[in-house]
Amino acid sequence: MAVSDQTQMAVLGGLSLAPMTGYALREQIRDTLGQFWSESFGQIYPALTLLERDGLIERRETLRSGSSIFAVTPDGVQRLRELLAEAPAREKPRNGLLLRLFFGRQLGPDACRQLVLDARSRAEAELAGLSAIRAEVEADDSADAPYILLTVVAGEHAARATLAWADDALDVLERQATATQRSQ
Amino acid sequence: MAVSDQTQMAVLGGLSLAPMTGYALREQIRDTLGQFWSESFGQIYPALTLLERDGLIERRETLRSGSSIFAVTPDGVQRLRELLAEAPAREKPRNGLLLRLFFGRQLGPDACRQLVLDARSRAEAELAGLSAIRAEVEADDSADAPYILLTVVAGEHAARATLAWADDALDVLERQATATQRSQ
DNA sequence: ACCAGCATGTAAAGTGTTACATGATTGC
DNA sequence: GCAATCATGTAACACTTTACATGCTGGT
Repeated sequence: MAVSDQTQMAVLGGLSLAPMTGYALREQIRDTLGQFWSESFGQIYPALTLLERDGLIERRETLRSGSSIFAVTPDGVQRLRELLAEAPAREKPRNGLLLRLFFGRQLGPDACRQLVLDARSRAEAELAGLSAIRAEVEADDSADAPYILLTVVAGEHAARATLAWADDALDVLERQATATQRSQ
Repeated sequence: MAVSDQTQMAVLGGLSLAPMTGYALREQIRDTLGQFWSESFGQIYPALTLLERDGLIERRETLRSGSSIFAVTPDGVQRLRELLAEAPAREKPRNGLLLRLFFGRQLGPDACRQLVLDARSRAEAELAGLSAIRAEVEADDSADAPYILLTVVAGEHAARATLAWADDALDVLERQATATQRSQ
């Protein structure tokens, strides 16, 4: 089957917030965890099968035939806590933007400038989206809300850092462009 | 063989800065690109074989038997430019720290606090390391240096954002801990 | 009757890491 | 001679994504 611990953690964690169908879980992961986590479609269903077989989640019938709601069992909560307590695996980064800028000499200043501008726009949109989510989370007085707030704030800091970097980067590229012109 | 475009880009790019052995290339990628890129051992050699077969790099003999220096050919430079011009694939994030904090209620405030403190330490060490690298890059007047500087500055902004976030997060956790105590 | 969206699942292909195997060279 | 490091490569495994296949339900 081969379902990683990381996927099990995300699935158990998602279901620990509220029982739901696999389909809904997938949307939850995409929409709510999307800023810092991804789980592909083809991972979620095998993970649900495996977790159910091990008694960590249970399937509850719905009115609608062919669909079921999954809920975490007490054993599942125990397992989730064990998984969360493991040290986070240090992630291997793959930032396509920075790789391109690193070899930017081959790409040229104009294309680099465009890459930075695109990244800046994305960060701006992200920041706007996050402030809306922040308001929601701050209004929510559930026990999970303070922890969720931590991740929202992390996203905001990261997005603001990207904006500040983009402005610095555009300055560097500007100077680079004029220096190259002058030396020609 | 199955060597992705991304790996080809990193390998061609690395060799475009200076011709070197596969072994040296691996160290370059780990030490220089390590902040934002990773390439495993078992990817680099197959990539070199493939790129040589396609005439994008060439193998030059060294004094030492059994080792060779790889250099990018004109075709290889062309290919590198094509690869760099492709839009960066949007990366699928997997931030184990934020995932754990999101489900932090199951983990408890103390363990969360420790996770944040660890992240803060790592960011501090990173920032110190980057300021040394920054000095090196600023002293270097090669044509690649201004572009490399962009990536160093990106690392600095990201590290400072992590520090600022960690301080915010510790505040939130503090308030959370006292609120929990009071309600018991 | 039909379409859009909900829901579940599998198979194949692609991607990436780890562990292993091998040998050369340099300094002690 | 021996250990550390440089150097190259492969094979097995682990992980992920993508595309496909299937059926239900509610609204028009």
